[in-house]
Amino acid sequence: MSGTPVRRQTRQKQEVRAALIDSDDFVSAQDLYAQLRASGSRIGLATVYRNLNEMVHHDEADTYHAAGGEQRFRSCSQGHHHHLICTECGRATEIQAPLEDWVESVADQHGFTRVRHVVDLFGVCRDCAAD
Amino acid sequence: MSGTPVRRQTRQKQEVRAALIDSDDFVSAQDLYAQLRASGSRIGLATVYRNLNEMVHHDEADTYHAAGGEQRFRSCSQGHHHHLICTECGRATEIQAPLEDWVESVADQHGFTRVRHVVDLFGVCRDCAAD
DNA sequence: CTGGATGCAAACGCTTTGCAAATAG
DNA sequence: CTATTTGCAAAGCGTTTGCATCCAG
Repeated sequence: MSGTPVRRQTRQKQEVRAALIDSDDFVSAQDLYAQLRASGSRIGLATVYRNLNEMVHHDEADTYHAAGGEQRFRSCSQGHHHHLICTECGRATEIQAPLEDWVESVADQHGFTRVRHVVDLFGVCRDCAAD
Repeated sequence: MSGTPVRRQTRQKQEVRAALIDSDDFVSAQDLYAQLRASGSRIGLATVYRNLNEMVHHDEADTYHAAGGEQRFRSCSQGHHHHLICTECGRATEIQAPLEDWVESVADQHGFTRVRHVVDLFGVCRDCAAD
């Protein structure tokens, strides 16, 4: 019985990792795929998905599920921030969320480790509320 | 030019609303549909989706996108709480999030109204961390 | 060499849409 | 009456999977 399978280093794996790190914020797998193909890569869409999910599982990437049923990914090394999103026009404002301490205490309390958080606020912005 | 179309009251609409209120927590449209059919309703799946989305748009229901690409709904009148979810086994623990005040202040600060928040923590629970 | 990784296309699951029939007001 | 709502089936979309081929170690 062998333990975890060996993780091989491939050209595609490096491409996905590099492209994700290059992105300043969350990106969809489809976007990443389009971007890679546009820059000449012959990578396949399934491979992008497989590598992104692998990175998530190994804590090398964050992910969350957005509206439209699509999943977005971000390299873990990127700075952490949150969004205030208008449900009418879709505009997103970056906000500060002083939640790190709270998150840690909740995690502790419940015996959880390696905790990530997804915090998003949805509302109606001033402009759209004018209707 | 007529303004917003009249909202007609139908049997199906009432069924969806009632079923949603009956649910103590978030439910998927599929679950709600299955539940309604099981209890004898002849409602269609598309109708369930249409009514749920209508309720969301009219602030009568909350929604968020879960893993697996499915959307979950909850009647707005239900109590608000959050989850701490294990990414390994999927178990979810209900948690208290004292964020109402912070949410309100951020909303104010950016001129947003009718703000809802989605806060979920993901981590690895004690049992799964044992590996 | 050998088993993990890839690319393609087909399969999947959830959600939305087109359209004729039903119906609330 | 007439415009909205419904039910069904088909289409849409993002994601996953089966499988033969490829290639890192």
